[in-house]
Amino acid sequence: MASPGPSTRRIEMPAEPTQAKRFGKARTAQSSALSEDYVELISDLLADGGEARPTDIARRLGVSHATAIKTIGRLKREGLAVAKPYRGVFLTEAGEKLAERVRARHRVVVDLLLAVGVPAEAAEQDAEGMEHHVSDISLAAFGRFLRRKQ
Amino acid sequence: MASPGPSTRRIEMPAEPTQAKRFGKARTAQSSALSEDYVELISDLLADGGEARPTDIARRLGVSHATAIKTIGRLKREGLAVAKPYRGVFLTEAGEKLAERVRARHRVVVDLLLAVGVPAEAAEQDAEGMEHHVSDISLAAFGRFLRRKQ
DNA sequence: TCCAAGTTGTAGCCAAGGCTACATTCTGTG
DNA sequence: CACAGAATGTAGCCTTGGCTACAACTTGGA
Repeated sequence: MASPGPSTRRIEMPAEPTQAKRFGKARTAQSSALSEDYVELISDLLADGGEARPTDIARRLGVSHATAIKTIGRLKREGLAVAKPYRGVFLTEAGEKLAERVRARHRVVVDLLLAVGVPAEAAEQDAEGMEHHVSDISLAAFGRFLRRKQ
Repeated sequence: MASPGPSTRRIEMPAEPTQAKRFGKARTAQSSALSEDYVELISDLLADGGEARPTDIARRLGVSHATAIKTIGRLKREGLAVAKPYRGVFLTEAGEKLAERVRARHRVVVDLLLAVGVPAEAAEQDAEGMEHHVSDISLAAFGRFLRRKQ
């Protein structure tokens, strides 16, 4: 099990409020992750084929079309996307800007992983989840690191 | 908005099933993240003060005690923790083993961030969210990279 | 000793993000 | 030009991870 007696080994722990804030931020990041994924995907589909249809989005995300449509509704409420029934999904100015930021961050994260020796497939896979937790500060550091390495 | 006409610029997109699998895995990783955070924290509290009380756990995570207790119940169902009413929380063999793995991974991720130039506070913050998405393959690569740099 | 205050546990609510099942609308082809 | 099949949309359900409010238990100090 685990140390039953009084504390033997000691461990460095962050102060309580510090730690709470960290976990809180991680939770927040998680809740914006979905919007970010959708917006980036929609932007890619638009750029790639000129249209983003709910069914394509659903298939790409590995999710039922009903789920995709529900989430697209949320994007509309958040002012990131627009869509008229049966007419495909498009991004607002804000949505396109977010997509651009997300895409750039994705690229940097993948590049960083590759630069430290992660194989390509794993880099793409892990970046998908990690990117949502990379702060601007870290992102900037990644950029500097990559430029330094050429 | 976004390219209204037929596709002008083209973008490299992964094959549909590949992309779906990536997003799916990212979703899966997310659902184990909570257990991992709890188990690591419980292990730290046990090592640090000899006991892990629900209220402490809740405060550390920045969450209500009711939420913490509910989640501890899940850990029990998953065979990661044991707890008798009013007697604090302990980890099973499996829980302790998971905690150890999670802690090690956390350390490596923070070290990697530091090594590429992320300032300490941001490294701790970002690692909190990122770590749950780092595959064993990437983890190994991180380790090699860190050793190479000394 | 005993009781007030803190801790722990329970109940019930909510929103998010999944799903299936069914209804509606489009559209390409015979 | 009609209609079958695909795409889209809607309804309703489930689980998870939050919350507040209240109830029950423990325990240190007066």
